[in-house]
Parts: sequence; structure tokens; C-alpha cells
Amino acid sequence: MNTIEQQLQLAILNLIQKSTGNTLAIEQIQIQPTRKEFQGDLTLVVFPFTKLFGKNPEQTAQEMGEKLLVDFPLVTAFNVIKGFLNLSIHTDYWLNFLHEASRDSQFGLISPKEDSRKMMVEFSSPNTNKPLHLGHIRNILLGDSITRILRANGHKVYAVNLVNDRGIHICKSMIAWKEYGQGETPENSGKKGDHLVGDFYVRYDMEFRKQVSELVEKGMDKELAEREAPIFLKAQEMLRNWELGEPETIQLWKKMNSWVYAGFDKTYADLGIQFDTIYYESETYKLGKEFVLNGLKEGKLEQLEDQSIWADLTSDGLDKKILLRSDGTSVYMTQDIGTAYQRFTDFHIDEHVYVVGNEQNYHFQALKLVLKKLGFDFADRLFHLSYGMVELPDGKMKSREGKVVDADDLIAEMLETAHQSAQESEKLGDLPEAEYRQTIHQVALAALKYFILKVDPKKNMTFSPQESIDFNGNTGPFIQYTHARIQSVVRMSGKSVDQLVLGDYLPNELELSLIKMIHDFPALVKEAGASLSPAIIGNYLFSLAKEFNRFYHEYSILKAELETEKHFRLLLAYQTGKVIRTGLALLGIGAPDKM
RNA sequence: GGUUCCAUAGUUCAAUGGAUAGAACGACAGUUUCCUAAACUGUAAAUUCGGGUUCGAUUCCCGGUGGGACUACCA
Repeated sequence: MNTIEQQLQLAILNLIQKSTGNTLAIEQIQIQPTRKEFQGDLTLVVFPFTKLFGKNPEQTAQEMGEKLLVDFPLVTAFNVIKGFLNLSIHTDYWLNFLHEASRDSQFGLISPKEDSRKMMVEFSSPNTNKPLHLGHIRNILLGDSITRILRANGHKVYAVNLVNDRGIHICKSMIAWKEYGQGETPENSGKKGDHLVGDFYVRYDMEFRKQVSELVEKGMDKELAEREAPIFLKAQEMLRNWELGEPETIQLWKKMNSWVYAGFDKTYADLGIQFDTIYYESETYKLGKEFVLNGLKEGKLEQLEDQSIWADLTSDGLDKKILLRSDGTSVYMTQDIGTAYQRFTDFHIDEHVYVVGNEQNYHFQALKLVLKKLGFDFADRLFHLSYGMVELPDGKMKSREGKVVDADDLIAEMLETAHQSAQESEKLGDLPEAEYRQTIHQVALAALKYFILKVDPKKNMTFSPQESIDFNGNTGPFIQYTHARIQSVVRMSGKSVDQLVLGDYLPNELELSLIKMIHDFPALVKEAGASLSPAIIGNYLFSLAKEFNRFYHEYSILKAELETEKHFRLLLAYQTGKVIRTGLALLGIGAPDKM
């Protein structure tokens, strides 16, 4: 069924055509919720039509209001304020809606069909030389939430991870371990694998700098020293050995990467993240080369004297971009050409979303152009979800200066805060241990996830550790708390939804406002899907929870005077709780029944 | 230098070109014999500056100022 907004738009379209003979597009009819200070439910902005009617805004609105009152039975009254036509919608519409929504377990969600769009979302994409940090967390949470939101929109979605498991940076931690590790392993040191390897990456940098300054003291030029430092030469040698498949190197590489994977798996599990497929760069880094060579043959690319191959993107306002090095090896871009092709053909996907920070805007712009140049029609179906950087209150994160927020530390701090908060409130005292821990975990992660996801992905954000552990106000736990309160009331009522009957009841203002907000939910899920923005869901849930708390405070549900009133309020509370739970799930946040 | 993104209360965030720019935190003042006070109510507080387009601009365009990113035979 169409929503009341869509029905109204159509009716207004017809009205305008009848009165003026003009046919407008449906998007030109702007319907918005009536502001609280005015009488009415929905408001039509009539300014755009004044010319068609040849009247001033008030007259136009008056005329349209009168006609709607006759033509459209659900409109029961109207008033005009300046160019705004405020329409009152029949209460039955809202009550029927509430009743139907409460019976719909999939309310707001679209089920996948045979011909659903197939999409792939790539996110996380870590390097295997250091543990995950706050920057990765924004990426991972966005990717995971987007995946959930797209699925809620009825699409078939593959969540994929591309692990950057090879290259000089990986060799750096390998050589440091080999030289200074003395056989240290996660088992014998008790360190989480990714942290252990990360420590050796740091160790490499330490040694490297020491060696460089020693060389400089001996009178060597700094740039030369950076190229001649013994440990750097050893790392390079290791990379060559790796590419040659030298068994000892490969074995070390496999061993250390497996430590890292075990560490990552723990972090992903803590965050509640799952991938459908994991790609490894060591298996894909050679892809794309043949497309580039073909492109060269067909005259779409250029080759320099040193044999390197380039795409000329200057006609599109970009520079020239290298696709194959002079030694014939692939670069990042080459690889991306190959993997994109592979994914579109292997999985028959219709669209591909890359969750990658905005510092790579240029890269993706170039990638699309190069793909187009090479004649791949899927170039237009790549979407770069470009998100802003995460900054700390005292400036940007700098891994070289150790100014990073470690993902595991962050999660541990959240858990501790949630635990303390639960101890203070004393509400979870009667929960069994396992359930208690699960709840603490859900609350802790809600705080973290909501804090990050509520911000528009496109924008840079400031991560304040202090504010992130606050569970009051515009936070994940606040929304969860509202849900838990609702479940408490529903439990105490002793009634199930299908036992609730909607009689003759006239909702008060707060109740009506809640119904309307619930009514908006399906449209917001669509909007969040179309714009790839979990923030839309987050902001909505907060205002919904806020509105419910206002209602909850003002009116008693279980002690309502009349039975019809009680039934109505229970149904409203039940449905609000359901929307909160569904909405939180789209953000990857759980909704405990008690907290 | 070139390309590009951003600028909203003290702070962190909202606002498909629409009515008096919303919240949260912080500050100040209140609300528990009442379904979970992780809640609710109230007060003070903001669109970087200058032009333009429009019935109407935080939003679109031009310029200034301030900040970020990119501009590697790194990924």
C-alpha cells in the first residue's frame, strides 16, 4: 500500500492538472510533517504552484485545501498559514496503520526477491603488520552497517574483506622478528597475535631510525642513509625472496600472518562483524596486468621508453596514472582493475561499494576512468563510499608518533565502563552471569558503534574518548534503555500483541506524534540505503526514543484509566520497541530486554 | 602551484531550497511515595565574512578568510 504521503502527492497532482491543466512530476509536490506549533498532520508547500494558479500563496493554498477536502476523504480539515497548507488526516488512518504495522514482523524491511539487486561491499581491508585502530573501526562499522541496511532494502549483499597481506611493510615486521624476536610467539608471550606482530613493526622502525642516524653521523647523506640502512636492505631482500617463493621466507610469512589473523578474528568477533568472503592481496596482486597489456595493444594506454605503462586522464581533469611499473610489476590500480573484473564476473554483481577513506577519492575517480577507458561497462556501477577521517580532540591520529587509539583497548575500556555503570544502577543484579556479560557487551558496543555511526559518513569526525563512554543523552545506551523500559512494561502487562484490540480511541498529541514517527521508519530505511548513510537511522532512532520517553513520563501505560486506552498504549509501546530493535540491528547494535 | 572536501551554541553533532536553525554534553534551576532517574522539565547560548540567484538560502553560485585531503614506479 502507498503511504499517505504518496497518496496525497497523487491527489494533488490530479488536482493541479484539473485546475490548471499543468502536469507536474511527483517530486515537485513537497509534503512535510506539520510543525508542532501548528494544527494539522501533513503540510503541503504551495509556493511552487502560485504561478500556475495565478493567485497569491494564501489564495492558492485555500483553493487547494477546499478541493482536497472534497476529493480526498482522509483529509478532515485544513488551515492555511502563509504559503503552507496544513492538512489534518483522519485519526483512523493512523490507528489502522499502527494496527497493521504491529502485526508485521518485518515492518520497515524489504524481503529479497529472485531478481533482487546483487551488491558487494568491501570494507575493513587491513594490513597484516599492525593491530586495528580507531580509523579501521569507523571503516568496519560503516561497512557492516551499510551491508545490513542494503539487505534491509531487499538487496542481495556480499560483505567482503581484502587483506593486504604482502609487500615491503609486511617484510619489515618479519625481518624485525627474525633479528630480534628470539622465538617469541603469541603462545609463549601471551600477546594477542596482531599486537605481537605490530610490536615488531614498531621495533623495525626503531632500529631503522637508529641505523640511519648512525650513518648520518658517519657523514652519509640522509636520503642515501635511508636507502642504505642495513635493516632496510634486509627487508627488501626478504621481499625479493618472498616473490621468488623462497620456502623459509614463505614459512615465516605464513606463520606471522596466521598470528595476525587470529588476532583480527578476535577483534571482529568482539565487534560482531562477519564477512562472506575474504580476499588476500597475495592472491590478487598480479591480476589486472593482462587487461593493461591488452589496453596498450588496443592503443588505449601509453608506454614510456622505460617500459612503464600509463593511462592519460588529463582530458578528464586528472593527471597521468601509472598502471604497470617499468619492471613490469603491478601497482594498486592494476590490482583493482583485476579484482573489480573478477568480482563482477564471478559473482554477477550489479553494484560494488568500496568503503574507503576520503584520502583515496582521487584513486577511485581514476579507477573508474581507467576502467571506462578499457571498455568495462561496470565502471559506472562502482561506488566509493568515501568517509571522513577520525580525529582526536587534540588533533589527528598519527601512527608514527604512537598517537593512535587501539581497537582492542577501546573495546576493553567500553566494557569496563559498561560494567561499572551496571554496578551503579544495580538493575542487573539478578541476571545470570552469562546473560549479564552479554548485556554488558551489548551496551558497551552500542556506545562505541552509535558514537561513530551517528555522524554523517562523509564528514570528518572528532572522537572524544571521554564523550564516547558517556551513556546518557544522544548515545546508543540511551536508545537501548528506552527499548529495555518498553520490554519491561510489555512483560508486566502479561499480554501478547495479538491479544491487544484497538477500540474507539482518540490518541493524544504525544501518542499521535509517536505513530507518525513510526510511520516514517520504512521511508528512512530506504533513504539510508539510497544514500549509504547509517547516520540517518541513528538520528531517527534517537528522536524516536526521546519522544517515547516523553510520552512514557507523561502518561501511564499499565495504569491507564480505560481498557481501550491501555490496549492502545501497549500496542504503541510494543511497536516503538520493535522499531527500535529493528533500527538498532541495522547499525549492528543489540537491544537487550533488561539493562 | 593544481584538484578537491569542509566551516552551525563553549564542545560534539542535526536540519530533500521552506514556517521561529533542532539535539546532546557542559553550565544553571527543577522533577522519584508513580510502568526501569542510563529518564523527564525549564533557562542562557550558534549559521566564518562579503556579494549574487530566489517568493524564500545553513543549504545553490561567485569571491575572501581559516582548516583537511589528494596531487608516489606506496597502498
